[in-house]
Amino acid sequence: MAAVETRELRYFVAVAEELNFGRAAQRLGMAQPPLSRSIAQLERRLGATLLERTSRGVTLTGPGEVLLEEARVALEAVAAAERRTRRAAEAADHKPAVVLVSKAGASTELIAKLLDAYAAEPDSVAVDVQLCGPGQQARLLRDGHADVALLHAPYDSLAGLEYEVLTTEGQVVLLPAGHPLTGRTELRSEEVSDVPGLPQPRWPQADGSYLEGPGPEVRDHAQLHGLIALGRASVIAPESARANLRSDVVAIPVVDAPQVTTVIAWPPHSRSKAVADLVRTATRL
Amino acid sequence: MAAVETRELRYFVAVAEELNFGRAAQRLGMAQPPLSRSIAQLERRLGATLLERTSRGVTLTGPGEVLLEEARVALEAVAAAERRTRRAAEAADHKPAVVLVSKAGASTELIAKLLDAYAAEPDSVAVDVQLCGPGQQARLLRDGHADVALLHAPYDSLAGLEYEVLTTEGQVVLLPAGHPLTGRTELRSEEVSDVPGLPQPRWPQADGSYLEGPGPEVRDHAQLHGLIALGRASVIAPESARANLRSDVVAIPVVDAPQVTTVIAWPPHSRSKAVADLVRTATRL
DNA sequence: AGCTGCGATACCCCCACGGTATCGACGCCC
DNA sequence: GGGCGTCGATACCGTGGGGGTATCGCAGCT
Repeated sequence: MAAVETRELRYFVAVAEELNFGRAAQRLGMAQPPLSRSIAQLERRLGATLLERTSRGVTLTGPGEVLLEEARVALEAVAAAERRTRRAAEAADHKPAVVLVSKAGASTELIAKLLDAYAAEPDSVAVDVQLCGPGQQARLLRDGHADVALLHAPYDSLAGLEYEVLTTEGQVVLLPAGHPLTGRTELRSEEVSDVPGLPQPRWPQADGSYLEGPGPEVRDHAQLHGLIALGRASVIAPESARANLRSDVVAIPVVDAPQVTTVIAWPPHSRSKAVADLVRTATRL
Repeated sequence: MAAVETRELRYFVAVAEELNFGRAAQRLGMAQPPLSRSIAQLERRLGATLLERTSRGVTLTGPGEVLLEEARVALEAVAAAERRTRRAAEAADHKPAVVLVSKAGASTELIAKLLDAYAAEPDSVAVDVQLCGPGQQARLLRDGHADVALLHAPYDSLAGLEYEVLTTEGQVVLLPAGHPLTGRTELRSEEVSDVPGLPQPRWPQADGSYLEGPGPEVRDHAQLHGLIALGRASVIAPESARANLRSDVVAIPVVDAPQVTTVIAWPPHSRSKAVADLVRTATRL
């Protein structure tokens, strides 16, 4: 009787996000009437009104909001199943490999040490390292693109992941050399957020677009450090960012910024020996 | 391009579990040929051989095992989406309620205190308490039957759940009064597992069936304590089980048994205020 | 009133899903 | 070794439902 299909969930998510049947249909590459019918059928099947229709558009009901949230995670789980199976099939042909993902520019030293140590383990496999924008790692893990990730709490959400803590460190603010604040030995976060002319930069979203905001748009760390050196931006980063600093950028500790915890995380139910070995190696560093 | 449907996943899981197309088709209430075709189509779509067909039956390939694991969690996520939406719809009509699940017979005192304390909170909602067999709580949480659970690590798996630790305690073994070992003030676990004639009982699985084994089959704690008093079984339990003991059953500490940690757990992405309040109340007890 | 944008309804078509019949391959047993 | 049973694959067919187009009903706005 139940039998909710992923197609219906995809349709519902599209409508719930667009709040407009026409645009949702367009996004789905189909006409509007069958979409209306599909949603109506889903509502009948669930015995719940998901959307409030007006002639001006659509709003979500309470159950609708619940389903939007739940459908997203369900669809990610299905996508993960698909991708992991595909990857397992490729691994059967060539060499098996595990995909490790980390925020671009963070913990490069840690990654290098980890890869070296892991490669020395008995029956270690190839490790594909993928670097991505901030906040993307968890999604890549959940949707099956990656097997294991380095995350930074509290910035990255650990919801629904298994993890082991690796390191904890304070934070520093990166400023252009010669800036008035660089004389200080420490700063408080409210002093840093108000610095005129030094906004925090904006990183691209998953789709490559940028949110609106005052800061400059950046794509990589060279660009970011360049902008900081030029006095066009500042950024708060973990202490370990000091390792690879240019001479025209200085780091000042921010004493009241939250501690950053670096963790190695993997999706629950992951039974892969390679991931387990990698995690064990990481915790022993 | 992608578009894996839950129907296909259900079909695959059925075949992978039965390792026989005919029986799987029967279980699914359909004929065998369309099932064969569906699986073949899924394999084409994923670009992976999932099953090795022989004329004697079927075995799983590597990618097939991956998909079996992943498909189960994906299907549970879909089922959870469905159930939580249904429950949200009912909640809209009547009173909203949160479902708390715990192992039958465990932590009754804790539950009572928790319910009292939570009921005294501002805008608390009704709490449905469900008791289930050991090891079932996590599944009920993951598939949307429940919103929050009391679990006992390391017996229950916390994979994919968020949780807060409530208490930690040692374990005792429950023996019939008068048994030779009851003279001891403490025991080691190997002494307990070998006791002749006192096997550990077997609890029903999710489907109500029992695994094969030496111990007696039990359905509830009255039955269990009766069997212990009669000298037909023994069981290792957390210390708190001492609270409600009959006079003909005695508890002896097992010094090397793992510590049992009682946690309150909930599914990730749970946005409900009621669950958050309940968890906060529990951690303050 | 007329126009515009929205979702629902009416109607149609076609494919994909499911059913029946049958085949081909393999193991078993007398 | 030949007959038989088991199991999955193939061939063929019918139908239902998912998707299309055309149109309606309704509400704001000018």
